[in-house]
Amino acid sequence: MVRILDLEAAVLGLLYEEPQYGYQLEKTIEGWGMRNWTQIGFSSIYYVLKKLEKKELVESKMEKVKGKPSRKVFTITELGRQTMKEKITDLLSWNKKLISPFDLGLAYLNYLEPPEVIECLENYVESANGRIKFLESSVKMQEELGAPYYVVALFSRPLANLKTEIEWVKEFIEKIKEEENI
Amino acid sequence: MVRILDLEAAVLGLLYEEPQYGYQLEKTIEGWGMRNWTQIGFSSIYYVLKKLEKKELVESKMEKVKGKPSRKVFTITELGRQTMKEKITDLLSWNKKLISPFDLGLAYLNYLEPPEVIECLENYVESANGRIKFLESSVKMQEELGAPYYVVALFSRPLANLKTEIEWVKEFIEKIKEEENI
DNA sequence: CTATAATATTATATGGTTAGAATATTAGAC
DNA sequence: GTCTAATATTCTAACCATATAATATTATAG
Repeated sequence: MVRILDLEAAVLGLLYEEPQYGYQLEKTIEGWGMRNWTQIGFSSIYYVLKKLEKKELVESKMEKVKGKPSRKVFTITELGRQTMKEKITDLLSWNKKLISPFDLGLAYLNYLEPPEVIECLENYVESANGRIKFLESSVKMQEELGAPYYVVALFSRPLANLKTEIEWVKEFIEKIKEEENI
Repeated sequence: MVRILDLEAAVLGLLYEEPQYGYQLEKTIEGWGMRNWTQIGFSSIYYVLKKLEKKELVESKMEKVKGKPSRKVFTITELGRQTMKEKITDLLSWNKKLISPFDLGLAYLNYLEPPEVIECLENYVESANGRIKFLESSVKMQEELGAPYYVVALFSRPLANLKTEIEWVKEFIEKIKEEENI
């Protein structure tokens, strides 16, 4: 379960476009494929909304639509918009060091036998190749649909990174074989 | 503050080599430069040790060394070793999708004006170049010290990835300028 | 001989996050 | 009419992680 790093920013960003209520956010996240990057569940959505409201980044009011249970609609405030812009500026301006689960595995790889390591890494390459196929078709699809460049970017960036990643792992496998005379 | 994803695996891995007590682990983490990837504090170390013991992945016994306050030494169990090997196997075998803070920024970049975005991204490139310098000198240093290949890997992998990252961002800046006629 | 720095652990409080149950309204099938 | 599914929120308990304070031992500088 890989977590998004800033749930508040993620939810506030969704409210930047239009007011939404909790249940709707859940559906937006689900439908928009955001579940792909975060496991945020509905209880967390309501929890985050409460925090955002306390900070006055959003406001809520009850709304009644015929034929539906009444619901609490959250609207981003001016302070919320300003805060969100600052957050985006920060997120886009700094390269923050990140360690991945794979890095953790690498750090302790010497506790496995070299042939075991190679087997793992070959599985890794295979699994990464699967994701590459997915990303490539996503980029193509988005481009054909005429999606804006920043939407295409959501797929093209991980694609570029993953390709480098695979090349590195392949070279690393060769290095191990060399070092261990396999 | 970017977190390591599996504190238990990180600590269990340290105990794989030799039994250690809490305070010693703190020093190991500090000295080994692990603080570079995780902010784990000493209170968390004891917390994690307690959890590991409950799961019977480690055992503890008090030890008295002359001239020192007595301490609780944790030793990895056979179950612990097996579990750690399985964890490493898992970590090295799958490409897990990860979203970085930068991805979150990209997802919401359209709420900033294009010139603002470009300014951010130029800062990003600069900040990433700084890290590249550090990683390059780390790789060189480790190689000169005759460090094993899997230690060098801890620096050479992020280095390769970061170079791709920078290239992608530079191209992305050009794309924005083109699209927005800046 | 006493103050303090280093060594070492434990306890308590707090905050972040999630799981799961409880509650309530309405639409639509039968 | 009544059962079920979909819509919608709230509450409680639990868990994960960290900060901070409290406690205790020993070395050593003055």
